[in-house]
Amino acid sequence: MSELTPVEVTDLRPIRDIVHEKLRTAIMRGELPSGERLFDTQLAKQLGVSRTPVREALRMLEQEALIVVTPRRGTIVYRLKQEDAIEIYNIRSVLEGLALRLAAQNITHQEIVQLREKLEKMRPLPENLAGYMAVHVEFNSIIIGASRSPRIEQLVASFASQLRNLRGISLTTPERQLLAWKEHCAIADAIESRDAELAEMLARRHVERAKEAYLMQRA
Amino acid sequence: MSELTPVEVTDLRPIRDIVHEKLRTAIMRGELPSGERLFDTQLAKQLGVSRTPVREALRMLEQEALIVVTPRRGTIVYRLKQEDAIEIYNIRSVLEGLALRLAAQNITHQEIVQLREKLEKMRPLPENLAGYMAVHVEFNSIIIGASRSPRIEQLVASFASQLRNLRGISLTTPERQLLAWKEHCAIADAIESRDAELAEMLARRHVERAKEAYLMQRA
DNA sequence: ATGTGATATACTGTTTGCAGTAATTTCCGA
DNA sequence: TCGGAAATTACTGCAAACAGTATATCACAT
Repeated sequence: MSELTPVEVTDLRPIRDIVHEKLRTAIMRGELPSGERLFDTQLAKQLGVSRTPVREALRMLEQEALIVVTPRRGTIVYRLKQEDAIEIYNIRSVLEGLALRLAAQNITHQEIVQLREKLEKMRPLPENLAGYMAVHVEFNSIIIGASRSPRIEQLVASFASQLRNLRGISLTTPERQLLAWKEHCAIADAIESRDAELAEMLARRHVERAKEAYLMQRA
Repeated sequence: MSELTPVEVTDLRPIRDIVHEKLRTAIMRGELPSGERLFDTQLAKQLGVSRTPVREALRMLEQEALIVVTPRRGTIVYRLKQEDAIEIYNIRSVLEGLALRLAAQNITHQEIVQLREKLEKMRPLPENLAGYMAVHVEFNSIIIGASRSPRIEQLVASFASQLRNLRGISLTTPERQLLAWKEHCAIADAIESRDAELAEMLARRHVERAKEAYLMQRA
């Protein structure tokens, strides 16, 4: 009787959540480009639902700063400016630093093994950008998850995704990509040796480099 | 359920925003205690509006993690656990560190003068907790504002407010209060001398101390 | 008394409709 | 042809009604 876990009442998710997710990914993929005006009535028609769940989804997106709502005027997809990108990189830098400091303390041996596997997978993909990015995402989520801090996880995911639809993501040159890989190796080493301070420092520097690479491209 | 006064339709802000703010402050003040169930129909009646704006407000609060919504089940005010508090302190630590690093770079001379004024105001309030806290909030908002980073500002405000309704906020003992004051002086000095690294370090240590003081109280 | 099933109630999720305001178009005069 | 006022359109904000499901109540059997 003691160890019965509650059932997952996923049932059918409310329409508002489905709409929220749909719009969210559409925005991040750039299918709804920056500056695009959104009409709840139009979205409702397109999605085949009524306006209410659409409006509730818009409230969520508004809270995530993915859209900007001007009362009685309308709603547009937020247009990320360079200063926004800098801000986000700054925040990611310290948050991922924190995440890695905690991860170095909390990561399990098994997770370290997984980490090494991902690293090996990434090594032979010097040119295959898409493949590299996919593994990279897995690598990151293992580490961030090892921080055992859902709030950090959520924040990092949120901010990282906001940059996703930014044109010109860092890993353009092979040199940069190799450098990034080496940085990841160093981070894995630091975590494995439980050096929290070093892991934090490396993570911060890593994001800082990504920021600079981004700024280079549009200088 | 406590006393929620009906909304005044100012015509300027949408009702949903008024409701959002009302609920938000009610939660933070503890008037809507942790674990309290919220019924949109009931809230709508109390506030004298329809369910629609209430529900939109709930979606915003949900996104802020102030409430927890279980679809088809109901809504409760999120009950902050100790691990949540630790998480929030950790995040505040690095975010305020970042804020102060930026502030040291961007603060104006005039803002430094204001900072000094606030510090002087805080000095003669060794026992007047309420007064001290009020000035303290102003002091902080000047510094955080000087980071010139709206996202950081919003995040810090959000996380700080989540801790507000936590029982036993740090400054209980006079010694702790004096220590905090000295820490603030050191921070102001660091900012004034434009030492970004030092300011960041001090800010992080400051929040770290607050965390430890909080943990002490419930040990 | 206790557990089980049926009924009733209450709340959430969604749709629909109505009011008000901003935007757009149309039409008129210069 | 252009500017501006009036009319029209279209969208947002809010309310209320409707549908379905979870919860509570109660009757009844054991």
